[in-house]
Amino acid sequence: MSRELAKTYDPKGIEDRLYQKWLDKKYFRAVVDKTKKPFTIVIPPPNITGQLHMGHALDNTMQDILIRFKRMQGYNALWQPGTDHASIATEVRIIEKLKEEGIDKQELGREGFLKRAWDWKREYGGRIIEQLKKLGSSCDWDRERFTMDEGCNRAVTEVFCKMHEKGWIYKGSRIINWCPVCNTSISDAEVEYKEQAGHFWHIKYPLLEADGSVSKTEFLEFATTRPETMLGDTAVAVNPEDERYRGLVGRKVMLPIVNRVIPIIEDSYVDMEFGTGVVKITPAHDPNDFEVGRRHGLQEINILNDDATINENGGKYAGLDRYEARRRIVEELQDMGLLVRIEDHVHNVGTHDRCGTTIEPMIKQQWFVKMQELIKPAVEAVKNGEIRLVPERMEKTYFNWTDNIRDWCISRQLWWGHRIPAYYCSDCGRIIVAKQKPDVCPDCGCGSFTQDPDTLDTWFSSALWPFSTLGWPEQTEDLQYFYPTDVLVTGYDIIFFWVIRMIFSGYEQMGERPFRTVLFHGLVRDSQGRKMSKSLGNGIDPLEIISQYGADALRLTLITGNAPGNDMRFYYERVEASRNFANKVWNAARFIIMNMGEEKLPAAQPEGLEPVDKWILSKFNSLVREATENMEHYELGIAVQKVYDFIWDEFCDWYIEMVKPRLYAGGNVKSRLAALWTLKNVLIGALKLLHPYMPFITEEIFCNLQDEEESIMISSWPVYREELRFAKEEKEIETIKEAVRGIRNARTEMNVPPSRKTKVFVVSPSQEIRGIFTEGQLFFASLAYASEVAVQKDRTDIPDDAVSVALADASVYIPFSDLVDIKQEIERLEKEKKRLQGELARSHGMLSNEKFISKAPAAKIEEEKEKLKKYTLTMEQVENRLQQLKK
RNA sequence: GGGAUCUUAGCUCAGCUGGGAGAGCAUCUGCCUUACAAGCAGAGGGUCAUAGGUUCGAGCCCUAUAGGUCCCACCA
Repeated sequence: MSRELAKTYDPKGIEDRLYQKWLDKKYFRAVVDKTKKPFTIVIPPPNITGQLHMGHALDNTMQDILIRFKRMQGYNALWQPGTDHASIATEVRIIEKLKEEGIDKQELGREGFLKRAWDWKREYGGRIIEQLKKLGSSCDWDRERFTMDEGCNRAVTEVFCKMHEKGWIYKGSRIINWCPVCNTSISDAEVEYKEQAGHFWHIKYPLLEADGSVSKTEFLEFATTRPETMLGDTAVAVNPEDERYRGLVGRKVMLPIVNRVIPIIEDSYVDMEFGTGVVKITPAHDPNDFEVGRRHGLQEINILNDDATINENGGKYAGLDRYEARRRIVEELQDMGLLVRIEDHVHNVGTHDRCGTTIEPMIKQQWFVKMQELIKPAVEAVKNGEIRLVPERMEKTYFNWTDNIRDWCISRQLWWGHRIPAYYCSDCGRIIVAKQKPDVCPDCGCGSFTQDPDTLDTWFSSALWPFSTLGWPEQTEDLQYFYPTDVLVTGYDIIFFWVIRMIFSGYEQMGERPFRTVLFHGLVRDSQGRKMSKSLGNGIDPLEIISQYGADALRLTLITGNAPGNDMRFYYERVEASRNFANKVWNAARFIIMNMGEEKLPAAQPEGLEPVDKWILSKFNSLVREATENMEHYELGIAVQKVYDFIWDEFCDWYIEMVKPRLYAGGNVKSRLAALWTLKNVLIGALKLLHPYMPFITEEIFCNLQDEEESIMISSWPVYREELRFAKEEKEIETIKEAVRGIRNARTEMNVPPSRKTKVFVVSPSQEIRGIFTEGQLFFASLAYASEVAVQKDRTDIPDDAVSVALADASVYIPFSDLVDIKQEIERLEKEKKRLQGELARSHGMLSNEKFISKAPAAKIEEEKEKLKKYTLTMEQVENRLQQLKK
């Protein structure tokens, strides 16, 4: 085996080639195999309108990490991919495009429009899938689904009919949120409240006298932020406890402009403390007023058309836009002397989260899902831990929503989506909900039906995603094997839209949770912490990053230093750091491959491993345990940080350096082989731990480093092995490292140039310590600029003007007769002494504290005693040396 | 109004069940040492927001305060 690797790692070309290989080899494919345990993730389906953004990149990187990890652990890992029709988002985009072509949606008609929509889906639906592949996503693409494909359609119809039969889906006339621009109802979750500067218009309505005439002196004053809604007022309300208005209840007021006589009613909804304690009641255009109206049997007068212009109920204002009407009504009231004053007022206005339009509450016939009962198992599941939210704090957000849940308005006045399976008899108007258009009306025997024109909220179908993608409503083998899924990875921003709805749907339809764990991530923000958005133009395109730095670098950047549920900032310096790490790994491999040459290394652990080999094996062994544990707890950032540190610090900076002399010509063949074997095997192991995070580079190296296995992604995940724990060797090498660091440190402080090699003396009364240094003396030449090393029992032959390094039970001396300033050396040692004094004081304090001794765990006390011993010994060395120098 | 969360090195952030403060970047010094200058060796830099409390011991737990971010509600 002889290969040449480029000096720097260049992901270009490599990534696409490897991805193609994985596809060709069908590594992503997951089919039912009862001999293996399944591990399933369903992708949060991206919109077909979408382009890959950083949020997708993060979301899918996390999923890919988990899937690759589990696959390597031997699970039958299925990552179920697909896309979402995204009803309103897509429809809006298509309308825009049509507009550019000068085509009106209505003119085109439903059928023509849907044809265009499917064209759109064919054209763009695959785009984001291709982009996900660039990221390295190991989805089982043979299973790709779409929320409006045949199977999902069937699932939607099935659920709708079942729930309707159960009475949990109903049609009703209720107040809903209406978007006058998109011309559709929307759910509560889609309303976004935004602060807006507005006004409080203080207005008064005249009371009626007993004889029915309009009083010239008596008025009821109140304030409103939407004066135009007065056109639909059907009452004025006060609090029943309010002394001020005691006498007025039962009397009437004259609604100006429209000249309607309306009653004064009492309702505890009115807050006496707020304003004048009087509220105008517009049941048709305010959710609270709606409730009041229903309680008191008030008339509901709709004053708005669907486009938010005033309708015929607004009399002379009919046809005007809501804001124009507002302006003119205020004017007219002022002319009538009924406008008391105008006050500036900042308030929250409900807007449509898609288009930003101010929504109008309106009473309309819509379809709703009754939530009361449906939500119960979903609440229970999180409460009793059957479904775990990571991080745990998301539970509060979750319960906040479930505790205040209202019925879900699921009908939309849109065309792109699942059409509601409700049919109206043309003769008698009877509603029949059925999977197919009925033949005959059971009431009137008529055979003519029209289907409800509305479609369903896009989240209705995504709520079924975890099981609809596995074949439901058929009881497929896939469904039985892969359901419930294991982890759902998503952003906390769609917990209400999607997560909760999947959970209650899973329990209702499957009788089982849809997933065991929900792993949340945060938002990817720009370098200044702002949300990435089109309008700000601060979005960073992940594909650009991939082409510039590679998918591995992007993935690592998104995962490092990030905890579940936390937002993160994205900037180029971080990507560069990741890219640098990739290059570091690349070069470590290059080094090993260069040194292996044509040699065939033994597969099994060879004889003659040296302490340093055992040290790195032992370190790696611990890493395996820790990193695996972190990953199992979804601490991906911590896990990869540990792998990163191991590879860069321990493996590259220490192990490779320590082993170099053994690799060069003229050495001991057996020792060289042991080193090479260890280098190769530890690197391969580390690559495996790294593979979920950086799939491409690890695969490329893996295939260059060995011939036995064809891919790292189907190789086995390393496991901790007790026989690879070498405590003694670990201690030995750590001692050497400490000495080397001490020497380097002292040299730098004394300004000794690297070119100057010196003799190094190690003095220790302990035979064991002397043994360690004797065995490790070669390291000092390559790592600590030593020309020769003398290990001895006492200070014989050591010149006075030597720099010294104090260790626990040894001192290291580096003589530099002409360079060392004794005064400077004393200062250096005094500094060290001070540091040790601090440590000793702390340690002494703890150990002489009776309460610590009696209450702290024994292991902790033992640990502290060890430290004290070490500090005491080191201090002795420092003090001895100081005494010598001061003589 | 209710709730969540954050405040740790110049910047961006880790810090898992409480047990001697970490990383990356930036800064400074010295090195082109035959894997890597996208590198190597070192250095400086933190009253862990503030004030109390619990504890043998607090960055971590509790209370309050200040400031930031976010979610929910929407008093018209």
